Amino acid sequence: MDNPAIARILREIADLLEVKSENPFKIRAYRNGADVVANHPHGLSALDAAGLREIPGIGKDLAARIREIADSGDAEYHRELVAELPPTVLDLLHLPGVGPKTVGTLYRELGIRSIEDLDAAVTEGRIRALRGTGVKKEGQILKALTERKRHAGRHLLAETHETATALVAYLRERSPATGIEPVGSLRRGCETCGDIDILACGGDQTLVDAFLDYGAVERVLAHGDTRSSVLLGGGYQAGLRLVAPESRGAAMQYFTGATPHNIALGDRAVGLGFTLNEHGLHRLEDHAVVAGADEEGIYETLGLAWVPPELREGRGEIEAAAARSLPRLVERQDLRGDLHTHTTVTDGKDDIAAMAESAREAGLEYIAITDHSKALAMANGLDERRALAHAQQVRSRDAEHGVRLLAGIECDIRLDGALDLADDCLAALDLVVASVHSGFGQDRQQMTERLLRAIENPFVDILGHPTGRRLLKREPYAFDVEAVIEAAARHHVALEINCQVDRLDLNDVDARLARDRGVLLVISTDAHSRHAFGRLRWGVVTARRAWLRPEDVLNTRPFDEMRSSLRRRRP
DNA sequence: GCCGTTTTCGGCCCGACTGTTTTCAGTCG
Repeated sequence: MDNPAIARILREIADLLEVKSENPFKIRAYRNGADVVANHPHGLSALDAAGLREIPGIGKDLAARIREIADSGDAEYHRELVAELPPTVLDLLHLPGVGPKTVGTLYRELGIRSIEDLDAAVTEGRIRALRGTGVKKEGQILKALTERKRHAGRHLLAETHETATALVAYLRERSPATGIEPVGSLRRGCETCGDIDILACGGDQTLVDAFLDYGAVERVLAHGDTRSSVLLGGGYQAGLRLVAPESRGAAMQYFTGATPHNIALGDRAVGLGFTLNEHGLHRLEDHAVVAGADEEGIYETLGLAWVPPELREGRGEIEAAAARSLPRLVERQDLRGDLHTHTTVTDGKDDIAAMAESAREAGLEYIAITDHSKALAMANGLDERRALAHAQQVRSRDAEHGVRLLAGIECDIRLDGALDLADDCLAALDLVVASVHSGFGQDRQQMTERLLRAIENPFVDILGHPTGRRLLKREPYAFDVEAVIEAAARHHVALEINCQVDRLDLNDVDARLARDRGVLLVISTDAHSRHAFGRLRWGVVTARRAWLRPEDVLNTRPFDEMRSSLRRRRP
């Protein structure tokens, strides 16, 4: 058993205990234990109970459970809980507005064990009859169920990548001579992905057999000579397609481009006397193959520069490729810093030193420590006094770990758009990220005015996760995106592309619009632990999909240049 | 359930909002 698998069971124990309304601190202990296990750098199944107990957050009981899971694949305690409460009820927890108490009530009172049960109960009007729920709650649940159906079968980019990478590594090991590449939405870096599409160039039936034989396969959906697809654990659908080597580029192109891109490319081919399909680019008059072995050849023959996969959405990239004016897209290596991170002083898992050290290892030159402000009480948010004391701590460690530090804050934007900390406190800090963490239900006008007021505050440097969305979970709050972008441009406030894998907020479309209107973007991790710097890559992918160049992104700049552009608004 | 101890028990992450109440329970961040 690897760490993530052990962590999953611990987390499920925590969720089940929560539905049972057990001691909240016990629940937290399991949840924390799961985090510790998931983030531990070494495989924990190699440790004995005594070794496990030396890890902070793991005590006598958790050490025993981890040992048991590592040895047998499960824990008796977990099995007992599952016998009491079907684990499918935990799916209900993911619905916004439905928490552990509601799940417990739904199960006990109405015997609801799954999303499907809940759907039926809502339709039959049985929910509103429950004590403590009424018409509004019913409407909320109905909306959540509808949203969920819309998201069915989709997965976060980062998680899809992880699943696909494991599968591709397995296939490459089985068939080292075959070119095996993921294509489709994953290659384009879409924020969520449906299927995992994999091309195998030069592979044969033994590779297909290996694919069908892959450990995570739950069901074979189709099995043909050149194309097979399976359902993987976790609800992923994966397809493998065998391609002749001479068609590799054509297939890569065909199965990567979004439909509008492929249509535009096909039209262009016809206009130039060719036809384009997954096998190659052919001359119309005699069907001779003119390109197909590599993507560059296809684009070049069509008079186009090679188009980076992230841009193949049919959003003007063909025209730009024809005019040789595709942007030099930002890359991970261009990033010199991270302007949104947390520490143990609020709800982070690691202290200033550990964060700085990890940032250096990730190749960063600077980071801003931006812990929460007091409105986020649950995160132990900082009031003015603590914020200033923390800033002093941060500054005292500046450059100590080979990384420059900025003493910042992630300051809550209150319901009326006022900032959570006094101006003189904000003025004493190096960097202010302003974010919404409450009152998501405000109407469009209220929320727009709220954000505009925050942007007008002269101490605000960056608007954090500007739309508040959680991918596959929560829609963005209602507000006038264009008005906020215009205001950000006017007041020189940068907009964040938050790298949390379920945020990627701003998204590609809005970030591109912002750049076009003269707004600077920032790619930040919003790290709550030292392990989070790796997810910068997902922010970079989003930025690339937004056509951003290095100069459009604030944190590609050297430290001094970045700093001087921050402070220009201050009175 | 973990931790720390002044060691075997008490503290641990709180406050606002929403919807359902009509004095509060549940959810969220």
